[in-house]
Amino acid sequence: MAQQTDIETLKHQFAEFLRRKQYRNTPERGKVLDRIAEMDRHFSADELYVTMNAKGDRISRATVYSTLDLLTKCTILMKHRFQGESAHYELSSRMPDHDHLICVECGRIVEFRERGIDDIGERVAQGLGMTAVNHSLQIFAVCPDPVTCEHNKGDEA
Amino acid sequence: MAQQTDIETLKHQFAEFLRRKQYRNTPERGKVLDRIAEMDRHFSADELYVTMNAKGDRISRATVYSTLDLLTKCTILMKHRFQGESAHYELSSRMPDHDHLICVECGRIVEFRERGIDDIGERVAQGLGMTAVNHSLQIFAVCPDPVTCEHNKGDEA
DNA sequence: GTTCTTGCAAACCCTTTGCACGTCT
DNA sequence: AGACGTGCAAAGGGTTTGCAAGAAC
Repeated sequence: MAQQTDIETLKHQFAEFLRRKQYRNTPERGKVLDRIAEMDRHFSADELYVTMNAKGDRISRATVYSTLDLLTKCTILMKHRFQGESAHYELSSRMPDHDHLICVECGRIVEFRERGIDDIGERVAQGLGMTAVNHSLQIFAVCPDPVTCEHNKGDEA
Repeated sequence: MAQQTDIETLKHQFAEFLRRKQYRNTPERGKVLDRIAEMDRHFSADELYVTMNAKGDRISRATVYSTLDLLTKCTILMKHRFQGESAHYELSSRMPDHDHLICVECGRIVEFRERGIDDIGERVAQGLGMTAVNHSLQIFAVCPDPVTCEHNKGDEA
């Protein structure tokens, strides 16, 4: 729906990657991508595993982890590591080039989009003779007043 | 040596934080900060634990973890979560506002400094009625030619 | 004296791995 | 047929926790 890239394009991209790398195109791998496309938000490997089994897919954690890894390698997925949490994934095409602001008080995560960050990445990479693939920017911030931050953990600096 | 902020200033800042928060100023907490100041590089909690015990400090992992947490809360330390690795820490004052470029082929991490990233953070935070504390930007990049990347894991997309 | 901190070991969570069975090519 | 992928459960590594003893206030 709010999808920039439709599922067919993604499936084709994934199939092409698998073929090129001589990985096998199994129904499990296809199903994982289908379910991810239905989610349209951040998710952890375990959330996906639970969701899939709840929807009737019979799939193991091992396969979920391994497929997420493949999808990340071919840049269909973006993998995030927020502080203290397990790895979270999302479709790169869902909201291209967005980043995250994290409240250090309550842990709330706000997505935002800001031009120019990718340009910085490309400039830096080129300076090292490399090519930028993508980036992850996390801005840590606080509410001006603890009261404003309703989920305050009582740990503010 | 290449220190922007000397150890006495940091110790004072930490003591002040502890007092204000009504945490106790213990010799273990002071020692952790001392040893970190001596390292002047990224380190993991376990590396610090091993280093300290090797140098004759008797300290437990639990105390190391808990002190790192306090030092991160008062922004003396910056905590990084690189892909697939355990948390790494470094003094915020060691190299202010620097970021990291990570080779997705070999995992090599290059530190760089680029003006303007903090400004972006402040602008975004202010737009949300918040105050930026710091940020973490990771740029993922590849070598143009696999051969260039000597530590290539053989997994390139 | 009370409350917080430490140290130790066990528990915990997320992720990876070994192996037997199944399946893609 | 052969190599690779899957599922299961167990192992693994990093981090947190419960509890008794000790230290800061």
